Amino acid sequence: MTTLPEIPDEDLLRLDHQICFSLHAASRAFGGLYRDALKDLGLTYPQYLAMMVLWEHGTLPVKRIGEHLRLDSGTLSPLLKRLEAAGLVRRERSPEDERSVTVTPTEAGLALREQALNVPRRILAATGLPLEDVIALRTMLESITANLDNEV
Amino acid sequence: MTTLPEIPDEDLLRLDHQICFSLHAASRAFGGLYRDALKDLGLTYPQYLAMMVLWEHGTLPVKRIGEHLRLDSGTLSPLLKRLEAAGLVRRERSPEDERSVTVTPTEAGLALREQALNVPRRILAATGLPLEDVIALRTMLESITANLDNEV
DNA sequence: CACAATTTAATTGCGCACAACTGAATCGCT
DNA sequence: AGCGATTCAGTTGTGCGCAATTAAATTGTG
Repeated sequence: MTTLPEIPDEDLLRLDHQICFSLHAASRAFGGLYRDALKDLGLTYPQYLAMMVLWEHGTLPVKRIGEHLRLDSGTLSPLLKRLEAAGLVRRERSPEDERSVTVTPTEAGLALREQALNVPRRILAATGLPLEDVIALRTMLESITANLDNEV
Repeated sequence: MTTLPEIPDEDLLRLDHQICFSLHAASRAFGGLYRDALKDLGLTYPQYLAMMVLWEHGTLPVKRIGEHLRLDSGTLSPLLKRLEAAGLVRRERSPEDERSVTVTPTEAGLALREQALNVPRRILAATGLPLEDVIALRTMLESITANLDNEV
């Protein structure tokens, strides 16, 4: 609130362009870096994020994975099918609630975590920023995301 | 360089997850906000970015637009076709270099800029961050993107 | 208990991002 | 001038993200 109302629309339009584009571009630049780093693991970046959640929490219903990743079943269903086809997870309907599908990492899925351990150091190094800056960035981004989600 | 090599792989994996996911999520959260704000203009967020470039620079070849947006023809060709179909731009092969296609905003495309002027203030307000923080964020993101692009 | 409302995954359709490739025009080198 | 290398836009194929819809199971309410 009170975002300096004296700035002209023209300048704000340009600033908006710069900020939102920079976020868009940074996100895609990271994606490209991950694409390379994850090629050996046979994972895409979103698949890697999903495996991360499963490595941390073990078996989870699709719904919970979606909450962690801020994704709905429209995105997750095909993604998890691909992970299943790759032999990294098992998907099975929950016995106590037949609506729910639980996802569990397989042996191969768990083993993949070992190969993933050396990925982050490469990525963080490539940012060219000191660790504390990167952590500050994360904090700011999380704050923005929380605000934007509540805004709707 | 010198990114505190004493941090264990395990923690780094978790940190990596948090940082890169937060970037991914923030980018998508912005996208969602723009989707709403741009619905009246009939533009998607990437289309809005392309129009921004054209509003600022006037006529440009596809190549130059791609440099500004960090996008290749595989993404831009269909996107610009849609803008053309919407009557917002004209696309014509350059007479002096038949390989190149120049893109020019039409009257309707230029007029759309007026409607876009009030979009950024809404977006920036929704971030819930003071302007100087948002500008600092932009600077950090640009620095990261530049580093990541050079890394490859 | 019956039945409407809600929850959960999955599917469909559209647009974007990117890799790999094609085809045409231009450039550069000899 | 000739011709291989490069540049540029476009196309194809794959995967992601999201809105809208569908189908089935569960919950809540009268």
